[in-house]
This record gives sequence, C-alpha cells and structure tokens, in this order.
Amino acid sequence: MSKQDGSGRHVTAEPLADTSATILHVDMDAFYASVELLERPELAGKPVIVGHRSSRSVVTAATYEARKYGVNSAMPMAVALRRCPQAIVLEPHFERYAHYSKRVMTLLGEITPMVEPLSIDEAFLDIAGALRLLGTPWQIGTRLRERVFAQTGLHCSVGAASTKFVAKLASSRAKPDGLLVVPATETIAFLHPQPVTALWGVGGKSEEQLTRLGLRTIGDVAEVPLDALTRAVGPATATRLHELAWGRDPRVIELGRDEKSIGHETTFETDVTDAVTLHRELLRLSDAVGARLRRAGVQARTVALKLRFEDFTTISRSRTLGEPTDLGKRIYQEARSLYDAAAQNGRAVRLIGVRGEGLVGAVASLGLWDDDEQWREVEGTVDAIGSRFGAGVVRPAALLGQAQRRRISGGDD
DNA sequence: TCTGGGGTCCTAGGACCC
DNA sequence: TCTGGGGTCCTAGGACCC
Repeated sequence: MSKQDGSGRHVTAEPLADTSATILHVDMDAFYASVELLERPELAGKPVIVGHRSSRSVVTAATYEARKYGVNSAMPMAVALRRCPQAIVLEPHFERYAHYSKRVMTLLGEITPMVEPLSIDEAFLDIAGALRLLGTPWQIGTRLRERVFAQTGLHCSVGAASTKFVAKLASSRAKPDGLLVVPATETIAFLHPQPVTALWGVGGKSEEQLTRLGLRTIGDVAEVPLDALTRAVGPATATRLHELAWGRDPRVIELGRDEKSIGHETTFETDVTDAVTLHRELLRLSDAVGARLRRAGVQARTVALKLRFEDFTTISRSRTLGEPTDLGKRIYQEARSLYDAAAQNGRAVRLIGVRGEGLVGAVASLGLWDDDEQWREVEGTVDAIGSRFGAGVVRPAALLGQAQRRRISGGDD
C-alpha cells in the first residue's frame, strides 16, 4: 500500500510500479464547501458549514476545519452550531456545484472514456486500457489530481484498486487530498482490519445486527459462517457483505446508467394541518416533477406520494397509471387523490413529497444533456438513425428522437 | 441534538396468470 | 378436495448513500 498526501509523501515505494489496481475512485474533498471557498478565498482555513440557517435544516457540507469540532454532513444545524459556534454558515448554491461537477467529469473523460459518475462529486474510472499510454495507476492518479486542481482549484482524493469497493475505500482512506494504491495482492491485508461500517451498505442498523453477532471488523465478517450472517441481515445483504469482505466485487464500470425515478419533497418550517396549503405544495411539487421529466425526455408510469407526520412517522402511497405521463397536471391529479385517501384527519404534516417512478423512455445520464453542444451531437445522431418512438419499450434511437422533438418544439418546461 | 433532499436497492405480501 | 408452483407486477416500508 502506498499513500501520497498533499505534500507528496510516500509510505512505500512498491505500489508505484503496480498495474493491478486498474479501477480508480475519484472523490472531491468537502466538495460543496470547497466550491464556496473558491468565491470566498478569505475564508480558507476557517470552519465553514454549507447549509440553510433555518430551524429544521441540516449540515449539507463542512470544511475539514469544521469537522475537527465534530461537525458532519446530515447533522442538524443546531447541533453543529453548538459544537462549533464560530463556524461561518454559507447558503448552498447547487447550480454552482453542478457546474464544477461537469468540469471535473469532463477532465476525467479526457483520461479515459470509461468514466462512471457515481454522484455529483464522485466517479469510478476503468484505466485498464489506458495503462500502456499513460503509465501506472499511481502515475495516472497523480496526474489526474494535479490536473483537477490546476483546472478548477479543487482538491480530490483518489483510490486505486482492482475492484470498485476497495477503490472507494482507498479514496476515503486517502482523504483529504491524497492518493492510495492498493495492489491486488494487498487487498485482504488492507480490508480486514477495517470496521464493519466501512462495508458498502452497512449503516447504523446493520452495524447493530453485526455487533450482536460479535462482528467488529471486515475480517470478522469474512470469517463468520454465511448462514449466521443471513439470519442477521437477510440473504441478499449477507451474500454481498461476505463477498465484499473477501475483496470480491464483480461490478464493472457502467457507462450511462438510466435514472429510475425523479422526485421532489419539502419539509415545512412548521408542521402544516391546513389542507389548502398542502394541496398548493402538492401542485408545486407535481409541476416541478413534470418539468424535470419533460426536460429529461422521460415519462413516469407510477406516481408516488410521501408524507411525514409531526412524530416523524412516514408513509408512502403510490399508483401505477394506465398511461405514463410527464405532465404536472396529471401527476398532481394522482398525487392529490393519493393524499386525500391517506390524509389522517388533520394530523400535522412535516414533510410532503411527490415522485415519478418507473420511468420509460430513459435517456442515459440525464445530467449530460444540458448544454447546447451536446444537443447538437444528439441531433446529428438522430439524423443518422432516424427518429421514431412509440408506446411500450422504447429503444435508444427512439429516445433520441423523442428528446429532439421536444427540444425543437420548445416543449420542454 | 432532533433529525434535508436527492436518490437506489431490498424485502415481503398479495394479485394474477399459466 | 380442502389446495401446486413458478413467474411477474404492484404496493408499502425501510436501510442506506451522498
């Protein structure tokens, strides 16, 4: 194993030559907070929290200086400010983050086309085909980090390994601003001492179950009989955890994954009992969902409603439509009907949400179709393959046609 | 201390079909 | 006669991730 931090320090020399770690996980450091600091350089080195100042908000992101005080993302803002009263709180600017995300993903795409964005600030790269041209995983990771910083002013951490899971673990170990290469031969030694919570898919609840079995480390999970594990966490999770604990992870880099649902939800500043207010919010959310569906060139087969009451109990109701839709009005009609059936005689509502599920006509990687240059590319492609689409299972060629038609007719939003 | 908003995936029961 | 078995779709709830 070998780590390089911001100062270029190496722990061992041997991984420099390793070529088995062909999956890279790139993770931006304190992404939202770092983007904000680009605009406010005078705040560098200070504890900064990104999030709303409202009473029910949580921390969206925090700089490492704030994290030293025990501030973490998803923590209630009130708690964070109690732990770090001198923290500077900045309002989030999601468009800005999306912009920088796109720039970073573009840079990654210049290294290899085998890029799988995982979230706004993370991606997997398969560099197996790039080794001959660009050097070892170590060299590629180093160059990548330098390039991202030079072009955006943002730091990222990179993990390299022979599987996705280990690469992701490696990047989190490399943080902040580091690079960690885990050669295939060192996978088990790297994995087994780590706590069970490092396993992908193990959160608070599963940790509790595993602790009950006396399992504290990934090594413990590797050694426990599978049926004991199955009783604790169910068959699917048990099998997956057991495989991961032995460094086995068959997942490959997937290009252009299709979205499965699009939704919006609101938590009210204070709980709402007034039906008119709830209906109005339902309409706003439905319109927003419809607009995003149309923009993405997809339709939803199912409309889902989510309600959270004052005591935090949460229910969901959903209905599959006769015909898929991308219209706010139709979504509202269904959401309203679900709400009217589910509303519990004036019980105060804390959160209300609407989601379109079972998307049909999915264009791969919705986020990538935002700028005009790529639209021209799509339109060129459509000319070549012809535009046709219809009901039922929609094929990629047809999708491009649908997306193009909406664009040309100005039908989006 | 009191819990956001965007998602994905898994489980389990029931309907329905052959 | 007292109840098959596999497959798929739908719905509700919950864990988890960033």
